[in-house]
Amino acid sequence: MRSQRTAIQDAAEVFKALGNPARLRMVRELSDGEKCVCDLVAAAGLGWSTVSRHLSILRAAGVVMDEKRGKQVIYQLALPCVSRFLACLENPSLYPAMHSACCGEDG
Amino acid sequence: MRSQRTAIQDAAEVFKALGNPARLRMVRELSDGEKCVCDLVAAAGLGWSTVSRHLSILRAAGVVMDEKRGKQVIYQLALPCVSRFLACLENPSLYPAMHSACCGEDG
DNA sequence: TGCATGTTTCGCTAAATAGCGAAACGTAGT
DNA sequence: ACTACGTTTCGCTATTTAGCGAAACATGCA
Repeated sequence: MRSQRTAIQDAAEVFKALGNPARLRMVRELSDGEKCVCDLVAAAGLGWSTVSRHLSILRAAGVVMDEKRGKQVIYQLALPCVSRFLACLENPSLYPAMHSACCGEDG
Repeated sequence: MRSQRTAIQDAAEVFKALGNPARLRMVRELSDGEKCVCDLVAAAGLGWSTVSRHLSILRAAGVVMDEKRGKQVIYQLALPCVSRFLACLENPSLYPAMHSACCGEDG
Protein backbone atom coordinates (compact mmCIF):
# COMPACT_ATOMS: atom_id res chain seq x y z
CA MET A 1 0.00 0.00 0.00
CA ARG A 2 2.93 2.31 -0.47
CA SER A 3 1.88 3.48 -3.88
CA GLN A 4 2.28 7.22 -4.02
CA ARG A 5 3.17 7.75 -0.43
CA THR A 6 6.73 7.09 -1.38
CA ALA A 7 7.02 7.88 -5.05
CA ILE A 8 10.42 9.41 -4.38
CA GLN A 9 11.36 6.66 -2.00
CA ASP A 10 10.51 4.05 -4.61
CA ALA A 11 12.43 5.86 -7.29
CA ALA A 12 15.37 6.14 -4.93
CA GLU A 13 15.20 2.39 -4.43
CA VAL A 14 15.56 1.90 -8.15
CA PHE A 15 18.54 4.19 -8.33
CA LYS A 16 20.08 2.65 -5.28
CA ALA A 17 19.63 -0.78 -6.79
CA LEU A 18 21.42 0.37 -9.92
CA GLY A 19 24.09 2.21 -7.99
CA ASN A 20 26.42 -0.72 -7.71
CA PRO A 21 28.86 -1.78 -10.42
CA ALA A 22 28.11 -5.47 -10.02
CA ARG A 23 24.35 -4.95 -10.24
CA LEU A 24 24.76 -2.56 -13.11
CA ARG A 25 26.83 -5.12 -14.96
CA MET A 26 24.07 -7.65 -14.47
CA VAL A 27 21.46 -5.23 -15.66
CA ARG A 28 23.51 -4.48 -18.71
CA GLU A 29 23.73 -8.17 -19.35
CA LEU A 30 19.95 -8.31 -19.13
CA SER A 31 19.61 -5.49 -21.64
CA ASP A 32 20.79 -8.07 -24.09
CA GLY A 33 17.91 -10.36 -23.22
CA GLU A 34 16.78 -12.69 -20.46
CA LYS A 35 19.38 -14.69 -18.58
CA CYS A 36 19.60 -17.34 -15.91
CA VAL A 37 21.40 -16.65 -12.66
CA CYS A 38 24.39 -18.61 -13.89
CA ASP A 39 24.91 -16.14 -16.72
CA LEU A 40 24.66 -13.26 -14.33
CA VAL A 41 27.16 -14.81 -11.98
CA ALA A 42 29.56 -14.88 -14.89
CA ALA A 43 28.76 -11.31 -15.84
CA ALA A 44 29.24 -10.04 -12.32
CA GLY A 45 32.31 -12.09 -11.57
CA LEU A 46 31.14 -12.70 -8.01
CA GLY A 47 29.98 -15.62 -5.89
CA TRP A 48 26.52 -17.15 -6.25
CA SER A 49 25.28 -15.97 -2.92
CA THR A 50 26.41 -12.45 -3.57
CA VAL A 51 24.77 -12.39 -6.98
CA SER A 52 21.60 -13.79 -5.52
CA ARG A 53 21.48 -11.03 -2.99
CA HIS A 54 22.08 -8.44 -5.68
CA LEU A 55 19.28 -9.92 -7.71
CA SER A 56 16.86 -9.79 -4.83
CA ILE A 57 17.70 -6.13 -4.43
CA LEU A 58 17.07 -5.47 -8.11
CA ARG A 59 13.87 -7.48 -7.89
CA ALA A 60 12.65 -5.62 -4.83
CA ALA A 61 13.28 -2.34 -6.58
CA GLY A 62 11.27 -3.49 -9.57
CA VAL A 63 14.17 -3.30 -11.99
CA VAL A 64 14.08 -6.96 -12.94
CA MET A 65 11.58 -9.77 -12.78
CA ASP A 66 12.18 -13.46 -12.35
CA GLU A 67 10.45 -16.52 -13.65
CA LYS A 68 11.09 -20.13 -12.75
CA ARG A 69 11.69 -22.26 -15.76
CA GLY A 70 12.58 -25.87 -15.11
CA LYS A 71 15.13 -25.82 -12.39
CA GLN A 72 16.46 -22.49 -13.37
CA VAL A 73 15.36 -18.99 -12.54
CA ILE A 74 15.32 -16.68 -15.52
CA TYR A 75 15.66 -12.95 -15.07
CA GLN A 76 14.68 -10.15 -17.40
CA LEU A 77 14.48 -6.39 -17.24
CA ALA A 78 11.22 -5.03 -15.93
CA LEU A 79 12.19 -1.44 -16.53
CA PRO A 80 13.09 -0.90 -20.16
CA CYS A 81 13.83 2.77 -19.61
CA VAL A 82 16.88 1.61 -17.75
CA SER A 83 18.62 0.37 -20.86
CA ARG A 84 18.01 3.66 -22.55
CA PHE A 85 19.19 5.66 -19.61
CA LEU A 86 22.23 3.46 -19.27
CA ALA A 87 23.07 4.05 -22.89
CA CYS A 88 22.92 7.74 -22.14
CA LEU A 89 25.26 7.49 -19.20
CA GLU A 90 27.75 5.45 -21.13
CA ASN A 91 28.21 8.18 -23.68
CA PRO A 92 29.96 10.75 -21.55
CA SER A 93 30.28 13.01 -24.54
CA LEU A 94 26.53 13.45 -24.44
CA TYR A 95 26.44 14.43 -20.78
CA PRO A 96 27.26 18.09 -20.92
CA ALA A 97 25.05 18.81 -23.86
CA MET A 98 21.76 20.13 -22.70
CA HIS A 99 19.90 17.90 -25.12
CA SER A 100 18.54 14.51 -24.37
CA ALA A 101 19.23 13.06 -27.72
CA CYS A 102 20.35 10.00 -25.86
CA CYS A 103 17.20 9.42 -23.89
CA GLY A 104 14.50 10.43 -26.27
CA GLU A 105 13.51 13.57 -28.04
CA ASP A 106 14.17 17.02 -26.76
CA GLY A 107 10.65 18.05 -25.76
CA MET B 1 42.02 9.49 -17.56
CA ARG B 2 39.34 7.10 -16.49
CA SER B 3 37.23 7.49 -19.57
CA GLN B 4 36.09 4.05 -20.60
CA ARG B 5 38.02 2.07 -18.08
CA THR B 6 35.16 2.71 -15.70
CA ALA B 7 32.17 3.39 -17.89
CA ILE B 8 30.12 1.14 -15.65
CA GLN B 9 31.73 2.50 -12.54
CA ASP B 10 30.89 6.04 -13.59
CA ALA B 11 27.32 5.11 -14.41
CA ALA B 12 27.05 3.39 -11.06
CA GLU B 13 28.23 6.60 -9.42
CA VAL B 14 25.38 8.46 -11.06
CA PHE B 15 22.84 5.91 -9.89
CA LYS B 16 24.33 5.81 -6.43
CA ALA B 17 24.16 9.56 -6.26
CA LEU B 18 20.49 9.45 -7.18
CA GLY B 19 19.79 6.55 -4.88
CA ASN B 20 18.99 8.62 -1.87
CA PRO B 21 15.60 10.19 -1.18
CA ALA B 22 17.06 13.49 -0.06
CA ARG B 23 19.29 13.81 -3.11
CA LEU B 24 16.48 12.72 -5.37
CA ARG B 25 14.25 15.36 -3.89
CA MET B 26 16.88 17.97 -4.62
CA VAL B 27 17.32 16.73 -8.15
CA ARG B 28 13.60 16.89 -8.68
CA GLU B 29 13.67 20.42 -7.41
CA LEU B 30 16.35 21.15 -9.97
CA SER B 31 14.24 19.65 -12.74
CA ASP B 32 12.14 22.73 -12.23
CA GLY B 33 15.10 24.98 -12.95
CA GLU B 34 18.29 26.20 -11.30
CA LYS B 35 18.29 26.80 -7.56
CA CYS B 36 20.56 28.08 -4.84
CA VAL B 37 21.61 25.85 -1.99
CA CYS B 38 19.11 27.53 0.28
CA ASP B 39 16.24 26.34 -1.91
CA LEU B 40 17.63 22.84 -1.89
CA VAL B 41 17.96 22.86 1.86
CA ALA B 42 14.27 23.63 2.01
CA ALA B 43 13.46 20.92 -0.51
CA ALA B 44 15.47 18.31 1.31
CA GLY B 45 14.38 19.30 4.79
CA LEU B 46 17.87 18.67 6.15
CA GLY B 47 20.71 20.67 7.64
CA TRP B 48 23.01 22.86 5.53
CA SER B 49 26.05 20.71 6.01
CA THR B 50 24.18 17.57 5.08
CA VAL B 51 22.76 19.15 1.95
CA SER B 52 26.16 20.45 1.02
CA ARG B 53 27.59 16.98 1.26
CA HIS B 54 24.76 15.58 -0.83
CA LEU B 55 25.39 18.24 -3.43
CA SER B 56 29.06 17.43 -3.61
CA ILE B 57 28.13 13.81 -4.23
CA LEU B 58 25.76 14.80 -7.01
CA ARG B 59 28.39 17.10 -8.43
CA ALA B 60 31.09 14.45 -8.31
CA ALA B 61 28.80 12.07 -10.15
CA GLY B 62 28.16 14.65 -12.83
CA VAL B 63 24.45 14.91 -12.15
CA VAL B 64 24.48 18.59 -11.30
CA MET B 65 26.77 21.51 -11.91
CA ASP B 66 27.37 24.55 -9.78
CA GLU B 67 28.11 28.14 -10.55
CA LYS B 68 29.01 30.92 -8.15
CA ARG B 69 26.81 33.92 -8.58
CA GLY B 70 27.34 36.75 -6.16
CA LYS B 71 27.61 35.18 -2.77
CA GLN B 72 25.41 32.31 -3.68
CA VAL B 73 26.12 29.04 -5.40
CA ILE B 74 23.55 28.12 -8.00
CA TYR B 75 22.98 24.53 -8.99
CA GLN B 76 21.43 23.11 -12.10
CA LEU B 77 21.00 19.70 -13.65
CA ALA B 78 23.87 18.57 -15.82
CA LEU B 79 22.13 15.39 -16.89
CA PRO B 80 18.79 16.18 -18.49
CA CYS B 81 18.03 12.52 -19.09
CA VAL B 82 17.59 12.26 -15.36
CA SER B 83 14.40 14.29 -15.34
CA ARG B 84 12.98 12.12 -18.04
CA PHE B 85 13.95 8.91 -16.34
CA LEU B 86 12.59 10.20 -13.07
CA ALA B 87 9.30 10.94 -14.73
CA CYS B 88 9.25 7.35 -15.91
CA LEU B 89 9.89 5.98 -12.46
CA GLU B 90 7.19 8.10 -10.93
CA ASN B 91 4.57 6.54 -13.16
CA PRO B 92 4.52 3.02 -11.77
CA SER B 93 1.74 2.15 -14.15
CA LEU B 94 4.21 2.46 -16.98
CA TYR B 95 6.78 0.15 -15.42
CA PRO B 96 5.47 -3.24 -16.45
CA ALA B 97 4.70 -2.23 -19.98
CA MET B 98 7.50 -3.27 -22.25
CA HIS B 99 7.42 0.08 -24.00
CA SER B 100 9.43 3.08 -23.09
CA ALA B 101 6.80 5.61 -23.89
CA CYS B 102 7.93 7.37 -20.77
CA CYS B 103 11.56 7.76 -21.67
CA GLY B 104 11.44 8.50 -25.34
CA GLU B 105 10.24 6.75 -28.40
CA ASP B 106 10.17 3.02 -28.69
CA GLY B 107 12.98 2.57 -31.20
C1' DT C 1 39.70 46.00 7.27
C1' DG C 2 36.02 44.07 9.72
C1' DC C 3 31.14 42.29 10.00
C1' DA C 4 27.22 39.61 8.36
C1' DT C 5 25.63 36.06 5.62
C1' DG C 6 25.88 31.96 2.59
C1' DT C 7 28.29 27.64 1.85
C1' DT C 8 31.52 23.90 2.70
C1' DT C 9 34.65 20.95 5.52
C1' DC C 10 35.62 18.41 9.85
C1' DG C 11 34.82 15.07 13.55
C1' DC C 12 31.65 12.08 15.20
C1' DT C 13 28.14 7.92 15.87
C1' DA C 14 24.51 4.81 14.21
C1' DA C 15 22.99 2.26 10.51
C1' DA C 16 23.32 0.14 5.97
C1' DT C 17 25.96 -2.42 2.35
C1' DA C 18 29.26 -5.65 -0.03
C1' DG C 19 31.46 -9.62 -0.08
C1' DC C 20 32.32 -14.45 1.34
C1' DG C 21 31.57 -19.55 2.65
C1' DA C 22 28.51 -22.85 4.60
C1' DA C 23 24.19 -24.53 4.92
C1' DA C 24 19.34 -24.88 3.49
C1' DC C 25 15.86 -25.20 -0.03
C1' DG C 26 13.55 -26.81 -4.45
C1' DT C 27 13.13 -29.30 -8.60
C1' DA C 28 14.42 -33.04 -12.20
C1' DG C 29 15.61 -37.37 -12.94
C1' DT C 30 16.60 -42.27 -11.36
C1' DA D 1 12.74 -41.56 -1.58
C1' DC D 2 17.31 -40.37 -2.80
C1' DT D 3 20.86 -37.89 -5.46
C1' DA D 4 22.51 -34.05 -8.12
C1' DC D 5 22.45 -29.62 -9.29
C1' DG D 6 20.83 -24.70 -9.35
C1' DT D 7 19.56 -21.06 -6.33
C1' DT D 8 18.74 -18.59 -2.03
C1' DT D 9 19.27 -17.64 2.97
C1' DC D 10 22.24 -17.20 7.10
C1' DG D 11 26.08 -15.56 9.93
C1' DC D 12 29.92 -12.88 9.74
C1' DT D 13 33.43 -8.68 9.24
C1' DA D 14 35.17 -4.56 6.90
C1' DT D 15 33.80 -0.53 4.64
C1' DT D 16 30.68 3.12 3.39
C1' DT D 17 26.95 6.34 4.19
C1' DA D 18 23.55 9.59 6.54
C1' DG D 19 22.87 12.81 9.63
C1' DC D 20 24.24 16.44 12.94
C1' DG D 21 26.67 20.62 15.10
C1' DA D 22 30.72 23.39 15.21
C1' DA D 23 34.16 25.52 12.89
C1' DA D 24 36.32 27.21 8.67
C1' DC D 25 36.07 29.61 4.33
C1' DA D 26 34.31 33.03 0.83
C1' DT D 27 31.89 37.02 -0.68
C1' DG D 28 29.45 41.59 -0.48
C1' DC D 29 29.04 45.70 1.84
C1' DA D 30 30.20 49.51 5.15
